[in-house]
Parts: sequence; C-alpha cells; structure tokens
Amino acid sequence: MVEPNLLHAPILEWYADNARDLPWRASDATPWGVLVSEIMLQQTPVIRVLPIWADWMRRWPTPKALAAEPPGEAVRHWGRLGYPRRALRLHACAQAITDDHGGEVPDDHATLLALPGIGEYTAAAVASFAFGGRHAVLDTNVRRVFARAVRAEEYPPTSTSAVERRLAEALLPALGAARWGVAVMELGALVCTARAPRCADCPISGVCAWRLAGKPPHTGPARKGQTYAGTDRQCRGRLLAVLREAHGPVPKAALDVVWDDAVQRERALDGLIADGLAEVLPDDTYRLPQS
DNA sequence: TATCCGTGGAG
DNA sequence: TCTCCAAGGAT
Repeated sequence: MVEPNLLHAPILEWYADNARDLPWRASDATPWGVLVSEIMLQQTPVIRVLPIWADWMRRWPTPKALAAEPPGEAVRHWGRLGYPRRALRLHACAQAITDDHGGEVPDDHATLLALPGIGEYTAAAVASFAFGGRHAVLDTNVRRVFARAVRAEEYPPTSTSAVERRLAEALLPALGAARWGVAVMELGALVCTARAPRCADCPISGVCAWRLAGKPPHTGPARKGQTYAGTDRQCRGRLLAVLREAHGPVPKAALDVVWDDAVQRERALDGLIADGLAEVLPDDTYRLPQS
C-alpha cells in the first residue's frame, strides 16, 4: 500500500494553491450552510448549486426559518436543481433540528446520520467540514482518487465497499482530517476527473498506481447508463415544474398538457403525491405540499 | 443489493 | 447528436 505521507503533503499543498473559493467553505459559513450545501451537492455539480444555495441561505439563514415554512416552499425554491425529494428531506431535516436539537445542527456523526436526507457521506461531510471532526469522507471523487492512486483501478466499485472504507480510514491523518478530506475531494473534482483526468497537473502523478500501471481502462461490466427521455423521471419533472411555477392550485388540465401518455402521466402524478411532492385538493386541483 | 429518484453541461 | 455523469439517499 502507498505510504500515506507520499499522498498527504502533495495533495494538501496542491489544495492550498488550487482550492475553489466556494461560499460554504468561507470562514463565516455556518454549520447549517454547510449542511444545505452538502444536500444540494448530492449528484449535482457545484456550478448549478451556487445560485440556489445563495438564495436559500438568504431566505432561510437558520433551520428554524426553513422549518417555519410549508414544505412546498422548499420544493419551489429548489428550482431545477433536480431530485426534488432532497428539498423535502432538507425541510424535514430542518424541522427535526428545530424540534429535537434546539435549532442547532448536531456535530455528532451518528446524530446527523439519523436526520432525514443525511446518509453516510453527508453525515461525515458535515461532521468534518462544519465541526472539524475526524471522519472518512467517501464521496465519488474521493473513491475515484483512491481507486486510481492506490488500487490502480480506473474507477471504484459500483457501491462503496468495506475495503474502501478501511483504506480511507487508514489514510486519515491524525490532525487536519477535515482539510485532508476536502482536499482529496477537490483533487477528484478538478484534476482526477472521471472522463479525462489531467494527470499532467496532478500532484501525486508520480506515485499514482493507476498511472504507473499505464492507466489500464476499466474492465468488467459497463456501468449502467441512465436513460432519461421518456422515463417516469422526466414526466415527474415536467409535472412538478408546472406546480412550482404556479402561484396557487392548478387544474388537472394544466398537468395533462405537459405529457401525452396518460397512463404514464397518472402513474407519475400518483408517485409525486405518494412522495409528498404534490397535493390534490377536493376540487381536483393540484399544488405543492402545504403540510 | 438493485433500482428509483432530475437536470443540464461537457466531450 | 448522444453518452456520460455530477459532494448520494431511501427502500
């Protein structure tokens, strides 16, 4: 295995010179701001999160402020970030923080993990980045960097394995784990990218196992591509966009016009309602959830 | 564990 | 154009 010290110094120095100036990394960022950013960044590029996050934090600077609003307002201001269930869960998360934690974002990993919308990665990220805790932060970037640098694989496994977790924990420095975590993430996001890694700019190219092995391409089953056109997801997106942009309840006809296939449309609408992303009123009009 | 859950930019 | 995939989570 690679000596941790061969990785630590070069990556930390690289980060010092190349870190992006992101608002949730600013010295005045609150734990709530960090938490909001982490939820928004799930499966979503930084560039698209930036404006939504700024608006969100201006509107709801604290968990309590968000918890005081109907969940539909969270969904509305989520805009076109994607995966709007995250907005619902972030709202539920704000309510739980308000009701069960005195309005303060918990600093403890296990407590964070129990909150809606927060899984293993996000709990580690918030505990680490907002509170300086020592946790292995295993996102897609970190997993890819370690897969390449240490295991000589182009891509990490489909799902996070115990082997990866042990490796990440073994590489955790005694001090400054939070900075280390964000530095590796940043390296994966900017240099050790999925598609066309910029090895010429990489601070650990000299010790990277994958590069030293001649950058062998990924072997094994092709990773599942996500089709989108014509799916229920696309249909749900269309329907929800109508509700988001409306100021009050909309008649069903307003939903019918955005998707031709009636069977699929009904299924998608039922799904939105079941997920709590939409409500039906007795007069058969539809709106974002008020409760 | 495999599948579902949005959206849009890059190559 | 079309494919890939981006700071995952819940079931």
